[in-house]
Amino acid sequence: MYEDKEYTCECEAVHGDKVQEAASKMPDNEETLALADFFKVFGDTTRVKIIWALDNFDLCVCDIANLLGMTKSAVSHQLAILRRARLVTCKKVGKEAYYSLADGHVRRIIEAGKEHVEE
Amino acid sequence: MYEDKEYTCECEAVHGDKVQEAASKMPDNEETLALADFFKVFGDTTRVKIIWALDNFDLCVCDIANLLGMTKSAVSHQLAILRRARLVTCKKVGKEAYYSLADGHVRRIIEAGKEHVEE
DNA sequence: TGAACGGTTGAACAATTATTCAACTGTTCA
DNA sequence: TGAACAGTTGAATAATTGTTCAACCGTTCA
Repeated sequence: MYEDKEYTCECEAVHGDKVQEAASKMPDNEETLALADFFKVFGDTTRVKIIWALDNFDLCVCDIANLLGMTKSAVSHQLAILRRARLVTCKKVGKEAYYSLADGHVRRIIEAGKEHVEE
Repeated sequence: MYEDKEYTCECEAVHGDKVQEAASKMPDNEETLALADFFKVFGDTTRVKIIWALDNFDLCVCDIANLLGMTKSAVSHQLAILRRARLVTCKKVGKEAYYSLADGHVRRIIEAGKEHVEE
C-alpha cells in the first residue's frame, strides 16, 4: 500500500515485490484527484454536447440552451463547471456571454474518446 | 434544438442560423451517451489509480487491493467497470485474475489529461 | 472430498451530482 | 429612469454512484 493508507485488505499481497515497486511509482493523492476531477467533467452528456457544439461554433448561453432544448439555468450551471475546469472561455459582449473551447487538449481528448467508443 | 427535444428554453435563439447549423452537426444521443459513459470511467480516483498501476505492471486483484489499501470487493467492483468499458483485460491463471491495460488509447487519454491538469 | 483462498456479485447505505425553481445582477434601449 | 432581457447563483430535489457487507463460485491442495 502507499500514501499513509491503513492496511484494509484482508488478503496477503500475492506479489509483494511488484506491489512495492508499483507503490513507488504511484502519483500522490492530489494528482490523482485532479485527474479524476478533470475527467469527471467529460462524464456527462450535457457537457459533452456543449463541448461538441463549441468545437464548431462560438455560442452564447441562449444559443446552447435552444440547441440542447434545455433551460438557460441548467446550461449556465454546466458552463460554470466547464469554466472552472478551464475547458471553455467566456467573452462578454453587451448582454450576451459568448463561450468557446479553451484549447487543443479538449479536442484531442474528445477525439481519443471517440476512437475508443467507435471501434 | 436537435433530436426530438421539445422547446424548453424560455429565451429566443439569439443566432438562429448558427444554432441550426450546429444542430445539423451534432452527434446523436447514443453517441454522446457512449462518450460520456466512457469518460465517466476516468472520473474516479480509485479507477485512475488502478489504471496508473496497470500502466506499469500486470497485477492481480489482491495486489491492487494491497497497493491502494482497499478491500478486494471494492477493487473488484471498480475492475468490473473498467472491464465493461474495455479499458482493462483479465487473464485467469489458477485462482488468480491478472489485469492489464487494454490498449494505447487509455495511456493517450491519461497523458492528455495530465498535460491539462499540470499546466 | 472438503477446507482454504482468490475473486465476484447483489443489496443497502452514504455521498455526490444534474436539474429545477426562484431570486438576483448587469446591460440595453425606449 | 425603468422595463425587458441575457445570464448567474443558491437551495432543494431526484438520480446516480462508490463502498461496505455478506453470501457466493471456482480452483487448489492436503
